[in-house]
Amino acid sequence: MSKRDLIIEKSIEILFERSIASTSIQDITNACGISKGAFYLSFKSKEELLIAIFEYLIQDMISKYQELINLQTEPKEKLRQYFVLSFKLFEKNYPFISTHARELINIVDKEVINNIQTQCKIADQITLLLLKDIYGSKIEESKYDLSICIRGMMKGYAEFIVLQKQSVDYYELSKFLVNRIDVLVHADLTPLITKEMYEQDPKNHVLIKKEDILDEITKCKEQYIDDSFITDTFELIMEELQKEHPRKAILLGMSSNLVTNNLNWLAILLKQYINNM
Amino acid sequence: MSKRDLIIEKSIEILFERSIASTSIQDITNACGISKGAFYLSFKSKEELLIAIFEYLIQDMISKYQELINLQTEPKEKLRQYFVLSFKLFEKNYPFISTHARELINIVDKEVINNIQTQCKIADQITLLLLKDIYGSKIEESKYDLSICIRGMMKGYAEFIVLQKQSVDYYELSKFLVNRIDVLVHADLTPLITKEMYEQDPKNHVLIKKEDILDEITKCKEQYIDDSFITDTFELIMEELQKEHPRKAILLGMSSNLVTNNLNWLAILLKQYINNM
DNA sequence: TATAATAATGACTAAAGAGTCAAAAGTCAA
DNA sequence: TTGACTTTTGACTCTTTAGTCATTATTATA
Repeated sequence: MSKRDLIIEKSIEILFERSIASTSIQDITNACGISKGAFYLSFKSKEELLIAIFEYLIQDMISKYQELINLQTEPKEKLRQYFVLSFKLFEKNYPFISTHARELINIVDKEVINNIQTQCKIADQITLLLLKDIYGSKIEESKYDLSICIRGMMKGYAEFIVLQKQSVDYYELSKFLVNRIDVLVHADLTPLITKEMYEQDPKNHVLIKKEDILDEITKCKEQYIDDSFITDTFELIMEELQKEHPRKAILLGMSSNLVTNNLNWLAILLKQYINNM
Repeated sequence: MSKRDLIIEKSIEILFERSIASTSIQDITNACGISKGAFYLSFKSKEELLIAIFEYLIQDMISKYQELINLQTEPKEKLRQYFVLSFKLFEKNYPFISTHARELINIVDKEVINNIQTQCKIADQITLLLLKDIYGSKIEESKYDLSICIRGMMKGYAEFIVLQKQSVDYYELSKFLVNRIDVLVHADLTPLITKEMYEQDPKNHVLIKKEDILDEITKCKEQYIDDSFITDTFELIMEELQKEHPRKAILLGMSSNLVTNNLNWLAILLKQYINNM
């Protein structure tokens, strides 16, 4: 492990139960077994460490959700797996993020904060996607309320588990939650949160840029170097995106190519991009 | 307003968006327009201020919930009012408590923390009480799950409202939540959280002491000085509680006297005490 | 008005922590 | 083994802040 990562991980450990301001660099370097000077070889300042920690946690979260999305599983089972993963992430990352978010706001500049917030919304985006896979157009109107309630219930149980130090079987809990959602969906209540209300905040309406897709392809490419079908698909997408007026037909076709090869995450990015074209 | 209260209120304002450690006494006294010395006339230390702030917020919360409980309203409407109040309190007090709770733990000693945590559980206790009033024994088994889900959904919406700076009609939202709860109750799902799990943490099982009831009576007494029925009831409760073996019959009878006079809060304390006798 | 009592001030002390840098320790090719 | 190089160290500086206390301002009382 690099010294940088060591510092990040030890800091997360320490900051789990202390505030940023009340934790000195000395505390951190003591925990790492390194000197104060060594810290400043990896990080320019305390501020830089904080940003790095947030990026580290968010990256961890996103990559795990990506893996989940790329699994080939029946939609409801995927929702259950999503809950299980979310509970694990809540346990590991959420206390840190929620406790220190406010403090971070005072330390680092607005653009960094905005970036972090947008990335944090990824979990909600995924909730919406999974719900759509299961219930289709039936929940078109009520999906925002559902997403809020689901996230709330998840947090409710997560908090209960953490505070009571209860060991609850996450899979059982997830099955239970899926049942509750079923009940709520079939009750078909008049929704309260409309699309307009939900998307008023641009952070809830992630805008995928050309570069995001190209980056993602570059990341995946190597893995599929021997599969000419996939490399061709990648090639076609890249070509089409370079054009001034990319054709929806090509991109959508390629996106279903991706889905059949379990590159769901990339497919989602592409679909989002098409929607906003 | 006393200087002490001025300092507490200004501190809450400032600490809404800063951490405790990064806020100096000087910052606080500047905001109050007083000198540093004046601060130390009201508080022995920064630590004492923090404890005072938490006590202030919790007292505010409890007294408002008490008022609500003492209202004479149809149970479902009371649940709606409970939601409206909770949303207001979330908006006002919750961000402070959740952000600074962890930091407080490092500063003040365990006993103080424990005390604060127990008082914070009051909202959950009230949820359970109100649910019992509406649905009776039907939810005996599932009430713990319901309470967790309800709290979660409330928090979900509260967070949405705060983050999006949306102005949502709290009463409409509360009606919506009550409908959702109806749906969940009537679906009659197998519960996940059992009484044993819930009460494992003694904080979820508030033990009312003789003194709590006597204190509460002393507080109410003055208000009812002209009503001989109520003063007699008070007198009888106090007499009975002083005995080595207070008789349940008397106490339960007096508790229903209290309910008929809208002294619901005191009645609840008394019933809880009887239950644990 | 004069005096005593109380309240408020802010310069001061001592402690702690962020960030620096000259010197020490370690590495490795010749 | 040497010595040119990199990495690591921790004592040091400078800043900030909790808490004190001699002094000043205000109020109450005679």
